[in-house]
Amino acid sequence: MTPVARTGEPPDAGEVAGPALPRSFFARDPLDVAPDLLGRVLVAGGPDAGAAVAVRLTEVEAYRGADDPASHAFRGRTRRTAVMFGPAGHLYLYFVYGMHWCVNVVTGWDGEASAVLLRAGRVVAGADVAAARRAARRRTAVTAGALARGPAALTTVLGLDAGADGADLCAADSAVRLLPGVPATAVRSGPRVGVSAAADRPWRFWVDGDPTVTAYRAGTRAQRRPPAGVTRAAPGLREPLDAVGDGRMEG
DNA sequence: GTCTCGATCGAA
DNA sequence: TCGATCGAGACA
Repeated sequence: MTPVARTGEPPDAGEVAGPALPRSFFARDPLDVAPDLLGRVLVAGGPDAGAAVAVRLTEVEAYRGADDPASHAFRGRTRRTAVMFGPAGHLYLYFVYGMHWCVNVVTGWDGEASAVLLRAGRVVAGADVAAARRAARRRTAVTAGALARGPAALTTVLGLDAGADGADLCAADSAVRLLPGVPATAVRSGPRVGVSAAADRPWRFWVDGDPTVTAYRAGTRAQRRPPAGVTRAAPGLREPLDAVGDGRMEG
């Protein structure tokens, strides 16, 4: 375990301990699991797998399977999405934009293919390792509180990538565990970030007022598909967005 | 096979 | 505001 000195954040030692949450925690509707994940602590690494980094979750998004057009599982089982169709409590990692990894926890029952995307958190242990991992990907320094802000940043800080796809959070010897932490009490919800399908469903959940929560951004495509004969919408012709204030929408 | 686009991030 | 960068998935 790496000390967290000089980061300005308390170590929260009491929360980075205890038994991992059981599979029954994950084997529920993702809309129930998602808000219940806030305040929980995800730990990756440890004595047998290198330096541990722990993150208290502050922002997540629920994705259902067959009835959620925004879900990777919407079009059925593929090699990439196979993990989502399996038992709850496993990690689903996916690669986006040619450079980023994002991490989900599989929820629900076998074959249902629902999951919760882990979007942001606060590093509560292993901050120096976390900072080094972020620094390897950017030129400017990032503040301690923003180390795990954003799904790709969160995944980077925890050292997760393709090798963690399918990992079982509930296995006794797993290098990645989800600890009870202290469940959040002030939870809000709003539309998911960056999705172009089913963009109106308020399936993003976050800890009210937490500075690590990411700003809201609508999906990049204004229309699901351009009209016939038009290959792409002109940049200036997108539908105007509603004002979103500080980026954290009302629930 | 070929093409399009993406559950993002960071620099300009 | 825009470019990076490449795999998945759709389509021919």
